Amino acid sequence: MSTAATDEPDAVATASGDWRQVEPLYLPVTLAAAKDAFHERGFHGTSIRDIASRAGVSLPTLYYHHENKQGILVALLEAGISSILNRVRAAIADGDTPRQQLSNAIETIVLHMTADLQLASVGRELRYLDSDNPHRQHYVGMRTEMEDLLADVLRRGMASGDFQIPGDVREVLRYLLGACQEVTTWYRPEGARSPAQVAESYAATSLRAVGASFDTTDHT
Amino acid sequence: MSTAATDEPDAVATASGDWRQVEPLYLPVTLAAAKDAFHERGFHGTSIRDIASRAGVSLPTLYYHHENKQGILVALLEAGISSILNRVRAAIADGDTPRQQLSNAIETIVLHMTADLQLASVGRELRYLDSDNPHRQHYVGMRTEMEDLLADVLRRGMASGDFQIPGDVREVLRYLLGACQEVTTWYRPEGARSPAQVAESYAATSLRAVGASFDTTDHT
Amino acid sequence: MSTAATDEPDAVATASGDWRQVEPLYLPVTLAAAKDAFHERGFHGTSIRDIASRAGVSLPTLYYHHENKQGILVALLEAGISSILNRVRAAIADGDTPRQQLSNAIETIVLHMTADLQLASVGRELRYLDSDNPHRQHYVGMRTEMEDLLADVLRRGMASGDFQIPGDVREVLRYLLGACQEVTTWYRPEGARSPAQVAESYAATSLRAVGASFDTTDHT
Amino acid sequence: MSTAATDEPDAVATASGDWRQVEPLYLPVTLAAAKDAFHERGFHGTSIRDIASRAGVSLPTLYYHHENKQGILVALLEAGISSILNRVRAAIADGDTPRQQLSNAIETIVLHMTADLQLASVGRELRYLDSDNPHRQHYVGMRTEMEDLLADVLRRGMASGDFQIPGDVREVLRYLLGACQEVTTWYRPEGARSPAQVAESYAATSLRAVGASFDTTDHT
DNA sequence: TATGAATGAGCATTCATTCAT
DNA sequence: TATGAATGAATGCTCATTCAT
Repeated sequence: MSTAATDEPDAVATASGDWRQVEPLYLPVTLAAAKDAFHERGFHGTSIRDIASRAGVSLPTLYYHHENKQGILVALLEAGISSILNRVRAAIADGDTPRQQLSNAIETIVLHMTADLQLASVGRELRYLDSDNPHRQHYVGMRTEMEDLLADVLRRGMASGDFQIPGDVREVLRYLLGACQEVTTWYRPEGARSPAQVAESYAATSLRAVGASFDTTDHT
Repeated sequence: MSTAATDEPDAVATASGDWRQVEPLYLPVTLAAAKDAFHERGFHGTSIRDIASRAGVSLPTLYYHHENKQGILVALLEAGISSILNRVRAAIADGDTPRQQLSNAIETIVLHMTADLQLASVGRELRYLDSDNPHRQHYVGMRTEMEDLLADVLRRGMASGDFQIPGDVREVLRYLLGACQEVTTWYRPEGARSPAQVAESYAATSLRAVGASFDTTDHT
Repeated sequence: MSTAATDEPDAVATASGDWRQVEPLYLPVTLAAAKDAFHERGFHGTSIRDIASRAGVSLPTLYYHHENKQGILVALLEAGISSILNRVRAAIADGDTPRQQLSNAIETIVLHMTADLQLASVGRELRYLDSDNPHRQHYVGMRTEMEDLLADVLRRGMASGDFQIPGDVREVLRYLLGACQEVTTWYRPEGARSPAQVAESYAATSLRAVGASFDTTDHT
Repeated sequence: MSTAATDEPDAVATASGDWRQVEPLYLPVTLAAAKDAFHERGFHGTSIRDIASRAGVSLPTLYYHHENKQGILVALLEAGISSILNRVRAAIADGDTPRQQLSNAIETIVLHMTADLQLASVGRELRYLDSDNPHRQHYVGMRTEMEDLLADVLRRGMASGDFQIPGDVREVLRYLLGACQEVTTWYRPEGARSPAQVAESYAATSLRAVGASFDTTDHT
């Protein structure tokens, strides 16, 4: 009752392998409304009435679908994190070398951000999920899993000599993911750059950031 | 009356040249309280009563010193951006080559983030400043000035051959600044890494990200 | 949702023809409470909490039924003006000569004042309705309509020779209506004079004020 | 400390005999500010800060001159009522017959209203003077004195046969004074009619209202 | 005289949430 | 499923008033 896919069983599932998807995720109307509202006004700046009226449903109807305001946030957070986790898994599976895997992963992460800015930016509102909310662990677990997948790529790249990272690998990973996360704050779909362009540029910059040597053959 | 330095005339001024400062900025008690509250709960999640009681003052006293809640946000945003702008100016002035200048700049930005996580994270709440608030322009102007300073460093580095950036320079700059901004979401002062360590590591990663060749002499 | 007749569809309608009615208008409980409060303390002197507690409802319930404090004032103003407009229409229709029509009209106006002092006195609070409030025009339009009806009676009385008004007819009308409006400031139901007595006395004085000759047959 | 004439001993005194005065009363700056504010927003709609800022003085300065907000209201009410009482006394003394005396009295009352709409309209705010305020009695006493003067004129006019009032004399007096009081709600100095014109027209209508016979020689 | 700074109490309004139907 | 109607608690903000200087 408080999961993302109330109305449509598999509404939020991303087909695995489809990691270059650039379309927004399909979400039930209430979640789509909440996503937009949270993006524009933040969790605390959004009222439950905002959401209901955007969605065109009554307040009790909203409560029928979601336990409470936090439940809506949970549903969105889970929709976002599971989508990106699936994407990253597929992107890594689709690469043969650490270099290609990292490039693919950064690309799909940035595509995730640009494809659905609203949903991606909801990730920031995790701070407002009560720390004793049981779904929080689940979310954090998925995010950690994604980070571990990437950390593994970095470590294997170091081992193979593809990457040259003098300091703390985990801190560099934070650097890369931070850069990607911030895309939601400046990217505008109506702007000059397409999602694919940004994604490729970010992948290239990330490769340089981990010291991937330049002579190596291309990653596309 | 709505500026940051109500109680102490020069409270928020950072001594120029002091760009390796790792101490939090001094702020009047009401702003210090607001800074902590906004960091923990966000702008909309913080009530004016939260701020007043943290500051140990009454509600009307708070309003005597600040026009309204947005005015408090403005004061904090301006304190933060002017501090970082001063730091970046000094850091660039203190370097002889684009390479050293970029390294210094990233270092001071990360030190700014780690020295006062609370203040630095308030930058994110800019979204909640009414778009017709006259102070918004001022803030954005200062931020743009800082970005221009860094873009100039990047361009000069490209011209001199120090940096190798295949794509859009401005987008790479966004990448770097994004990575730095996100420091506030994961850094904890009680953790293993000191501000100086993180700052240096981020500077090094940033140099790699802009393709600064490794044989060049060090930047420390 | 912001009209006078929330609870009972036709709550505020006055049966036309019933222009000698001396009973207060029926109003939903929240409006009845507001009417009394506004009468006693004025619009600005009345708090929304006063109204809610007089009505025995919670604050949010009050807001469920009325947009805001101004909306409550609007509902009362419209209830009053439409009642008096209907009364005046009926009173004039019920008279054969200008003399009888004016007498009837003044009588019903004074009866309106004495029948529901509280409601009638709310008319004074029109000044506190925001000048850009769309309902203001509607109210003023109805009031003007009533004044036009009376001005017409006066003009016809002049033409027929029933009335002798040397100066500006409109100014004399203001004189008459001013005298009637002020009834709400001194009349007390527990006093010596009945509504009917005051109404007749005011009608007679008004006839004299417009120079209606005394030999004509009576109007009662 | 709470009377009208704090700054200037005789500031609010009207020279007796000058009952055709059409200039606003001189008032100290704080009272002039309060008068305008009360006129525009009413007593409860006006804040003490409104008054101070209109007057260009600080809040504590305002409190130095007046005990509190009610004290300001008292000062204005007394300024108004004593002015009108003096005028009415002089106007009656200046007439030889009841007819002329009533005409003069109505004229001066209307001139009082039009000469200083703001001050005259403050009379309505008497309702908001605490019923246990000692100044209230004084005010009401003066107003009663004025009404008694007029009632006496009416009675003498009845005795002499000048006036023909079938019903309650006191009620007719209320009628006349009501009409005059309401002048403040519609009169605008920038309008077509001069104060003198309105005053004469109201005097004539009042004479008719009390049944003063038409063949008698003029009252001007 | 004058005022900068302070405050307890109150303001209109909205919040997330619930319940009877 | 769906909703009209309700509410306790909180929101941002202002009130009249005071006091130390």
